[in-house]
Amino acid sequence: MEKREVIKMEDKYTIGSSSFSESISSSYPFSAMFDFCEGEKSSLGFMELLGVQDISPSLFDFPVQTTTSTLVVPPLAVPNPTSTTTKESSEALNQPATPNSSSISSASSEALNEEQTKTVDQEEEHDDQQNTKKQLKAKRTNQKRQREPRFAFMTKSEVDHLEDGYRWRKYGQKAVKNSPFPRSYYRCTSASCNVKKRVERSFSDPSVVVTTYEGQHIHPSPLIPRPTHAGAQPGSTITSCFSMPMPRSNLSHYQQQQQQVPLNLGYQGSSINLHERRLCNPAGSSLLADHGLLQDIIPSHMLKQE
DNA sequence: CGCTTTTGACCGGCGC
DNA sequence: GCGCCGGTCAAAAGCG
Repeated sequence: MEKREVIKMEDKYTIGSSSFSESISSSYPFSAMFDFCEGEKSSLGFMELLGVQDISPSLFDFPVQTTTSTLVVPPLAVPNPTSTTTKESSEALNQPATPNSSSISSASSEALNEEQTKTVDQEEEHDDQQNTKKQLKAKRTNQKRQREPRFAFMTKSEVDHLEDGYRWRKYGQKAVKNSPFPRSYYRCTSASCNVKKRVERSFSDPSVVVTTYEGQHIHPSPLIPRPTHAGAQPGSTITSCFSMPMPRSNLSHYQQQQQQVPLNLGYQGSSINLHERRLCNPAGSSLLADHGLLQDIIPSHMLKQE
């Protein structure tokens, strides 16, 4: 029997004067999960945390530190005032006026390669292409690429891309040096949301998936409606803020991906799988919807704040 | 048809 | 300056 393990969290970034670990917790439930389980792992006994040394240093180019964030956090859909929105808007301004401009240009450049004689129109198009490239270059050089706050966690899983409640679009894949496993790059599909994530398998332990998030979502999860009860207000409880939304329609697929691993939840005294727990959870639908994976790992009484 | 994935090209940063 | 590497772009292909 394999456990679904969230093995490690790391985050050590600072946004302005506030600790990044505090702000990132609102978007990434695993942060809270780690906080909880680090202190409670001995008593819970269902989560195994690996030490920092178990992660190849080459995997991360940012400091590694166990989060010490508090669990009072802002609501999910709060734009990060320091970076995300400003960066997005500035990039949007530099985008070509029409989405087709680049493809038109490239098509014309191919034509230029084939034909020795250039028409005036073609030259203009070629100039457009060069201008576009210049703009792109200027965009990249002017604003020295500002790194979004990032954190990573490791999950023991059969599948690389773990369902986390958000929709992602893959925009790249690269071979990782000294690793047989490629690294995939994903971007949040939501408009104006600049969150990215990298997914790669640990070459030291192929069963471990390393997911690195960059940035913060500025919108709620699109895959599951989030109840707007009072708990979703700023400074609210863990119950409302930390969730790993799991669409019920995807649950069976997800369970397949996760080998339908039963979770041994000591507080319930028996091993039951995710689906059964959701169906049998007496706490009601709002709790079901709100906790997602988190509720599968953290006992409900721990999720409630006095 | 719209969205996602694939994949080669390209770019910037960095070390030598 | 050069080469390597990580990250991103974007056209083409794939898919429902």
